[in-house]
Amino acid sequence: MAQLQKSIDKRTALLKATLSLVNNGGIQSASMAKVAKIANVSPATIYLFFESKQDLVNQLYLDVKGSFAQAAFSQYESDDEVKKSFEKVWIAMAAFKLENKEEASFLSQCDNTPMIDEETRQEGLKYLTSLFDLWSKGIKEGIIKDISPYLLYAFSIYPMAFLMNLDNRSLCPLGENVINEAFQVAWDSIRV
Amino acid sequence: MAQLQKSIDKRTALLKATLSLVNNGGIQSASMAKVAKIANVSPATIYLFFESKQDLVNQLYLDVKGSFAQAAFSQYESDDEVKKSFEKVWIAMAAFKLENKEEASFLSQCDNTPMIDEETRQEGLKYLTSLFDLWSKGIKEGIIKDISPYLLYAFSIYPMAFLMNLDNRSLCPLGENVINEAFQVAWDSIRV
Amino acid sequence: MAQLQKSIDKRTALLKATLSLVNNGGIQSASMAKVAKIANVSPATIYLFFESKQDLVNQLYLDVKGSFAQAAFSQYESDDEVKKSFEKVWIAMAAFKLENKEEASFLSQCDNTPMIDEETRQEGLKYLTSLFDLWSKGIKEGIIKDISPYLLYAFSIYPMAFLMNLDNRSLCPLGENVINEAFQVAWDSIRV
Amino acid sequence: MAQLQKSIDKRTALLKATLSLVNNGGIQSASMAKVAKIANVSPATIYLFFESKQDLVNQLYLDVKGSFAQAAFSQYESDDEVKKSFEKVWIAMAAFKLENKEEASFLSQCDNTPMIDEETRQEGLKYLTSLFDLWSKGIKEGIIKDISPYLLYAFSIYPMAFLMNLDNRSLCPLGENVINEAFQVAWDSIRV
DNA sequence: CATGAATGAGATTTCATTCAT
DNA sequence: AATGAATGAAATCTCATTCAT
Repeated sequence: MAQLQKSIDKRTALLKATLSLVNNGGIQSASMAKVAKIANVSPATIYLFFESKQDLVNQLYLDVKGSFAQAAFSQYESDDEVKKSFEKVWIAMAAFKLENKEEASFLSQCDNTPMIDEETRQEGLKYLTSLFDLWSKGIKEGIIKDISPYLLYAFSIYPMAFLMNLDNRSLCPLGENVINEAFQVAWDSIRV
Repeated sequence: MAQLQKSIDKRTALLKATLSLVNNGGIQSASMAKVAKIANVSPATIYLFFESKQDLVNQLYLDVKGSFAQAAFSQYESDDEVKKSFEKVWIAMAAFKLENKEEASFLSQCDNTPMIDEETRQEGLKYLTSLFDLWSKGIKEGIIKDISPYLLYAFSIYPMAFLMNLDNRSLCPLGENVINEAFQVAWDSIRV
Repeated sequence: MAQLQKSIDKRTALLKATLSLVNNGGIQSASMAKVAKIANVSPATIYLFFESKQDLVNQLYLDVKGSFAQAAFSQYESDDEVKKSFEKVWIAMAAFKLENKEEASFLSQCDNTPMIDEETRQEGLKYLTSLFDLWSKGIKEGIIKDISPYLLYAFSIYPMAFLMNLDNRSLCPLGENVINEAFQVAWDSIRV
Repeated sequence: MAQLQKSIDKRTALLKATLSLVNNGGIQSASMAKVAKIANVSPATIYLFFESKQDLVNQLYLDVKGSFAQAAFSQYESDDEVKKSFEKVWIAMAAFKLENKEEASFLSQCDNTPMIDEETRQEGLKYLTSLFDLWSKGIKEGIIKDISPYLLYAFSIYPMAFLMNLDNRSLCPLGENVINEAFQVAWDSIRV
């Protein structure tokens, strides 16, 4: 048990170290040696948990995407009406991103990079099933535009990455009011 | 004269080689040796045109961003009404991205990566001045939401990167009708 | 334990390889690749022991200077009278240089080159403290000229480098009698 | 004529550029490109005057050594008595080194380096013929120790390099009194 | 005579990964 | 299970030299 816990801790430390390094200088600056040093293990130890650097990054992606999804849908109740549900999810996503800037920044960086395997990326998409279902329902009810969910995603969710980026670069700090404005824009874009 | 042309050609070939390599495997896989080989020059020759790898990538970014901006605003006429103008620009941007997939994909990849110098990134922003002016005008006329231009950008322009990505991965091919739908969504998001 | 010994052996082999290469063609001809090959390790292995080529050369300098100093002062006894002491040290120095030609030649080469960090050079000077003390004593006793120790060094010790050089180039082989003559000259230069 | 002069000027500029670069960072930092830039010519032009980098350095050595010798013996009159002559030469040498620090420093650096061809080094020795003759005469007169001129050189002339070095590194600034002290030491070392 | 452009070879250094212990 | 040592391969960049003009 204690042994298992130590193992988990090490894995976590390695993921965390990778996250921080990738955020600060891109994947190229996250060398296995640096990751190992920050996580306080030997480079060789990494390979007990991950098959390769690619695997390490992939697993990190899934890990972070999982946390993100969990946060996003934690308040979600299927009884709520569509707009309310969407708002809950959207706001929860924004909150997660503001509270976990490293994770958020990492996910943004993954979006358009060959950093992550296509396969793993697909895997990550599954976390959004609930959202897609919600949109389906909204479309049936005539509340949401009857267009590809990818479009809905592109215009209502994806922009958050850009906002986070601005916030990080201090170009447009995200206070509560900006968040609310942004939600309004998101909703206007997809509602009928 | 012929000499100058040869120089320009070589520079262009180098930029093109870099573009293609970065697109296919990220900045890390675009080694100077590979770039040189594809451009049919010696590695040393690269340094006649670019100070360093970082400089090469920065210049490529500005180059591509410049082409993009030029295409975006080529039809732009300040006499048009705001919505018409915005539509022209938006459609021109989409067209550019569809016709120059490599360039588009590269710009997306640059968005959230430490690949590009902050300074160079700022430089790249200048190309969008006209768009920001247009929004200003729209806000004054009460046609466009009175919010930060960054938000307007995030929800009406930035999503294109995601769409391009989908198209590239064959997840949502962009035909004319999808483009039109997407424009409608973009406009709904920022209009009052 | 065996591991530690192997480490030490490798470091030594690297230093030795560097010594030999620098002697034969100057610092520029002692490439890391050549050093590695001669020491029978991979180039990457060098960096387990030395931070950089500069560090490698600096450490070699200190190493050799240390050996030299140890040899020089091994017979030194503070009870001896000044001239006797000086003679012991001088002769020991000459003997070291004759028995360790590579080391001697390397030290000469370091003398007036930007090869070695100023800081490291200062560090190397410390090895001569005993000699400076001896001169101090001699000056107080009125036996040695009351001038800067740097001058004393320049005229009584530094010339050995030139002699070594001659010997190496077979221009003036150093037999015992020449050594004795030379010592006489050295002593005449600094004695009152 | 004007053409010839321009040629000579270029050669001089190249030598000067090399001198300065070698002094500041050793031979390795004097790249042909840098030399060319400082001398305001194209890299290719260097090869109109010098066969190779080695040749450039060799010629510089002979050039500087020549200037040094000329200065050293400019006051020399064969009628003077030996000590007077030696003093004149020694002081003239010191003066040259103080007034032409770059040249002096360069010569020091050449002393124990494989920087200069053995052949060229031999060539440089010829400049000292007069001095060797003077010593011959002194030995015959019983004024100077009857030992190899190499030894005489090592202890009375060679130390100047060390002094210059100290001066450059501000460890022992050479004023007139230090120079006079030093001459006394030099003379004591070789006189009977 | 003079050059700017071009380069192959090679410099230093880093990296992902392995393996004996 | 865990590691520190070791490395081959490759990365970025520099250099002495050449050659068409």
